[in-house]
Amino acid sequence: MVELTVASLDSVFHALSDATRRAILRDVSREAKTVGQIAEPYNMSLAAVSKHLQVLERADLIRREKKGNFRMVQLNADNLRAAQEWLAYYETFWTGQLDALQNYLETAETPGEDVRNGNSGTGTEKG
Amino acid sequence: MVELTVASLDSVFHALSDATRRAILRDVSREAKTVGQIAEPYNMSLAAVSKHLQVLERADLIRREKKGNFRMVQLNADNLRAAQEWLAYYETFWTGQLDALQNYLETAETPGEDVRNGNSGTGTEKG
DNA sequence: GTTATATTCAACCGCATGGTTGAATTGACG
DNA sequence: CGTCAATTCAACCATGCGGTTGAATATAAC
Repeated sequence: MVELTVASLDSVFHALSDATRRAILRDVSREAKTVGQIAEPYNMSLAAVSKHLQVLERADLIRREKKGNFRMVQLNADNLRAAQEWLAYYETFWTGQLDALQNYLETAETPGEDVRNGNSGTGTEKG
Repeated sequence: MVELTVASLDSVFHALSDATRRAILRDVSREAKTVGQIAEPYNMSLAAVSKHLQVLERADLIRREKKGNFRMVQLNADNLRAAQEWLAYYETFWTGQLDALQNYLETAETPGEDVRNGNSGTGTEKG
């Protein structure tokens, strides 16, 4: 278990909600790259790409390491794992198509976040 | 393979980026519910919950069915599956921690979207 | 037919997003 | 040191988000 807080799941899924950022993740998963190398395929400003990287970094999906004049960007897949684990709960619904209530009873131990009654958004952010 | 377009992956991940919406998905996965039943645990207006449902519906993660005076909301997990498949690509990076380049060579057949050079956002939306 | 209930619509608000451009920072190098 | 290159910062803009409230719609119930 990766133990991701509500707020960081927010940031991870938000980071993934943009096609450019998903493509960047694919990119840096193949090999670590500089910001310039990452930006090259897209026709947007370097500053825009830099902002995308900030979003990815906020979600802790990439790490940036200063390497001389460059910044090497590399993937950090741990939070992706957390996202996938969140999604894994729903596997039963697309595989077996079991009755939802019965399925609930079977998997009732699944932790699952609780954001009811105003707890939303103010969850303790991961350190 | 679920064959989700770039734009709909956007909408799916966006829908998941809010804790309230994730909780709603969990909720309706256990059993189909009315909008009122869904809204009850949260201290926000019914209209706000209705908007959340619209976001989920835009991502095709729920289906709404008129049932008399109510609308029954039920889960549609197919697009969640697509999201999970997108994430599955990264499993190798959190399990083996292989060298990224080597991993790339091994998995080079993975389709992967391409949003470079202005193709972003204008992808053919799923019908 | 009128009224009550469930849900959505419309307008609005404050704030975040994704993009731009131009200036600032930081480090390599002649 | 001066300059160039890589990257970020700051200000700005248009748009979208998540929430509100109040009106509108649709169906049920009396």
